[in-house]
Amino acid sequence: MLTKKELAAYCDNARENYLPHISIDCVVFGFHEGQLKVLILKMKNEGEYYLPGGFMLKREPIEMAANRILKERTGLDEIFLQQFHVFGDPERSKEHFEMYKDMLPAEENWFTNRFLTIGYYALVDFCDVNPTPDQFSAECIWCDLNDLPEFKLDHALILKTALDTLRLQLNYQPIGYNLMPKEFTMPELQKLYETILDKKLDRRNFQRRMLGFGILSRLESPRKGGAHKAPYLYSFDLKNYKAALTEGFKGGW
Amino acid sequence: MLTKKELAAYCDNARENYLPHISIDCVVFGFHEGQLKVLILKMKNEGEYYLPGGFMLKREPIEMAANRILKERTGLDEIFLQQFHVFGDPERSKEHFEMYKDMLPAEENWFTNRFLTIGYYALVDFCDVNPTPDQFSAECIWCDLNDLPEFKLDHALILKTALDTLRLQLNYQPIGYNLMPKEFTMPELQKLYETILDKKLDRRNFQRRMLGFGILSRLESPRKGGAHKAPYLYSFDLKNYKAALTEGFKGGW
DNA sequence: AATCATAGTGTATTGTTGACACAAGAGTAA
DNA sequence: TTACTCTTGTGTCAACAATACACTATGATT
Repeated sequence: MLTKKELAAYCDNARENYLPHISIDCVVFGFHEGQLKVLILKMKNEGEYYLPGGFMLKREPIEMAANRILKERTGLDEIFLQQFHVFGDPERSKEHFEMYKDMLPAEENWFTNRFLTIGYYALVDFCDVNPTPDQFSAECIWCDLNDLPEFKLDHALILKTALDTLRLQLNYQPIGYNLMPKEFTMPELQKLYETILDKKLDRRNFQRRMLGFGILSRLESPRKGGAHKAPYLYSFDLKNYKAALTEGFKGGW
Repeated sequence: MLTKKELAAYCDNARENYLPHISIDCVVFGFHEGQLKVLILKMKNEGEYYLPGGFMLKREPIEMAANRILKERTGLDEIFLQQFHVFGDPERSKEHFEMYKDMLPAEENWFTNRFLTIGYYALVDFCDVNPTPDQFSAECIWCDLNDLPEFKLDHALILKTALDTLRLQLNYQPIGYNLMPKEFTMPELQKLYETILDKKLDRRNFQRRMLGFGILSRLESPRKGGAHKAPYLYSFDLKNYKAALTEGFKGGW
């Protein structure tokens, strides 16, 4: 929680630079050690958790704002970002309203305004991310999808909607380029799919189908040093991958 | 175009009642005589065309605002509505900015603000609609998708994005309940799909697949009076239809 | 050398999709 | 009445995709 003075300064700055009534919230997915992770912020106030988010500069394109916000939290540029929904329930920031309403008069109080928030989800390579808290938060951390805290505001809904969208997208678009390291094995990629879908898949059928999409290149040398048979390494064929992204996989009419 | 006085009155009212910087634009699809139609507004200014749209009351849920706007244009309540994208290019209302900037000083001038617009598409039964122009428009008319005028602002992009979304949706959701009359024949439904997809489909395969979804009920009596073999009538099985809406059709993992 | 865990590959079965042909009903014109 | 035409209803076959499942290969461990 900010002091009154800090709050006033923040609000002055916000009113000066940001579009009112509009915010952006981001669901950043990463994949590590066979687990799907989400980047979350733990506030300085004990036990308060949010998704990373922020506001849009007055003349800034939406996607650029989302990129800027994510760069601040992750250190990454050029993130795979997908707008997926606008959340605009008039009551969605009630908690903020209660929390901040006594600290500043309503006209000056940025946080007692109504906000529509534009939801983006991002897919990133876990290892590239350098989680960085913002001014309100004590920590920015990766959180396992199976071990989520209770979120403030409607951020649980935002996360769920993002995940649903991601799962749907899996059916007609390639995925993984942004979540896997450059080189990976087929079992690793399968694990990603299984994790997103929360469902076991058949090894052989997965491989056949995946290869059928024609977006993978098998590399020369298998991975060494493992305790078992050395698996082949693959990388995405970026040309075909991008084509599949825009054209989508089959399915349908 | 409004007079300066009318504009000032409109802006005063807008500032008083609406959330600034946010608008809603709607792509209303209807189906009539084998053609997919879109509801458009023809302005009083010669040759200016827009999609129906409006603003959001300060404490109004987004979807309610979209419903309200559409009720004013169509007379319909309880429309099938789907939010599909937010358009927020800072330059998107440049034309409005040019058009209105000399009429009122910027602080009072609602239309020279930047607006993000939330795109909704709607599917409606053509015959139920009573197209009604708004205060800025001379006519509200159904326009054939193959015969679209040049739109102002980014409304051509909004329409295209809506159509792309609709086509995508066709692959994993049922559609038609909101576009067809209560009772219809299989060839009529097929025509709807063909029109949306802009592609011929095989009669027999279409029927097999459609029935396979289990969302149709065949009615007792075939349609009479036609000049040929009387086709069966179908209606949607609303229970299964709704289930399919939320769960989606198969396809995928 | 035997064992274990994991990786690579093939095949038989079943289900789905796409292409296609013929029969049936209803009006029309000789 | 009959032949014709238009449209609808239905069935089948072949190609392809998805599923289930089993064996072989490799490298580390004992």
